[in-house]
Amino acid sequence: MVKQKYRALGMQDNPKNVCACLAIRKAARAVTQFYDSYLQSFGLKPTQHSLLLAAYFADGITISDLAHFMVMDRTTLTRNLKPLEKDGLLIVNPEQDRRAKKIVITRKGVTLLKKMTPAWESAQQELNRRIGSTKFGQVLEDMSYIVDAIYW
Amino acid sequence: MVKQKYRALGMQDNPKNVCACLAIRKAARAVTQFYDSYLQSFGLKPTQHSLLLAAYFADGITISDLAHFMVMDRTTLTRNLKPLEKDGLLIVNPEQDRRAKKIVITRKGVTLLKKMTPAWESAQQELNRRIGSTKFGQVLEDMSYIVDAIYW
DNA sequence: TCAAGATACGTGCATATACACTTATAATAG
DNA sequence: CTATTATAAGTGTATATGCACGTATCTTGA
Repeated sequence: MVKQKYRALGMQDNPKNVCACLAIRKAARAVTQFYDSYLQSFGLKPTQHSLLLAAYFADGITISDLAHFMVMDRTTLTRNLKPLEKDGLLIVNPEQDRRAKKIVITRKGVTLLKKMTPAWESAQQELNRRIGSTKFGQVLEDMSYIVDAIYW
Repeated sequence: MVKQKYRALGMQDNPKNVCACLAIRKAARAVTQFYDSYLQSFGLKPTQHSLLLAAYFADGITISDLAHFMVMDRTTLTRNLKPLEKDGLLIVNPEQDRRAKKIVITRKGVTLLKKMTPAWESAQQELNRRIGSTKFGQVLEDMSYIVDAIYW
C-alpha cells in the first residue's frame, strides 16, 4: 500500500510541517470528485454548478464582482462562463457602464438548477455524515476564515 | 463592497447550507495564490513544488502510486510531470515491471528544492501566523480526514 | 475640457484537472 | 500453456486556473 511504503511523503511526524497548500489542494480534489459523482449525470461539473448557483442568487452580478466572490481570477471566470453560456444556462450582457458586463441566469438555467438541487443535497449530506456534523461545520467556517486571513 | 451587496451568495444564514465543494475550492485557490507569491521567483508553481518534494522523499515512486498519494488522476500527474522533466528537475524511468515507470529526482532538482525551502517555510509560517497555530493544525488534520472519509 | 489615471474586460500562453479510450505488459485461471 | 483478466501508462478532448498584455470606457485633476 502506498500509505505504508511512502509514509515519508508526510515528511515529518509533526503534522504542522505538512505543506498546507498540498493538503488543501488534495482535499479539494477529493471533494470535487465526490460532488462530481453526484452531479455528473446532469452534465455540469461542480465548478459550473457553483457558477450557475451564483448567477441565480446574485442575478445581474458583474464578472469582476463574481470573480472576487469566487476567489478566482477574473479571466478564469470569463472562460468558465463560456460552457454555461454555450448551453444557454446563462447570458452575459452589457451594463449601463459599458465597460462592465452582468451575468443573468436564463429560465433553462433555473430549471436545471432546481432539478439538480436534490443531487447536490445528497452529496452535501453524505459528506456531512461521513466526516461528522461538527467537523463539517467547522471546516466550512475554517475555509471561509482562511480566505479572509489571506486577503485581508 | 461585494460582501454587502451579494450576501445572498452565502445562500443561508445557516453556514451548513454553504456548498462544501465551493468553500474548499475557494480556500484552495486562495492558499495556492498565497504560496505562489512566495515560490514564484524560483519558477515553480506550488503544485510543481509539491511534486518535486514528493520525488525527493519518495524517490523511485511510480506514477500510479504518486497519483494515489496526491489524490490526483494518474493522467493528470503524467502531464504535470512534463514541465519538471523538461526543466531537468526529475526523470521518469522504466521499471523492472515494464508497464510501470518510476520518478527520480535529479541533482538539479534537489538543489532547487533546497534553495526553495526557506521561501516555502516563510509561506507556511505566515499562514500559520495569520490563522493561528491551533486552527492551522486543525485544518491540516481535517483536510487529511476528509480525503480518508471520501476514499475509504 | 482634456490628458492622465483608474476600471472592466478579453486574448495568448502555459499549466492543472479528469474522463474515455487505447496500448503494452504482467498475472492467473482452466 | 494459452486465453482471459488485471495493471500501468499514454493520448484526445474539454474544462479550470492565472499571469502578462492589450483595448475600451469611465473618472478625475489641472
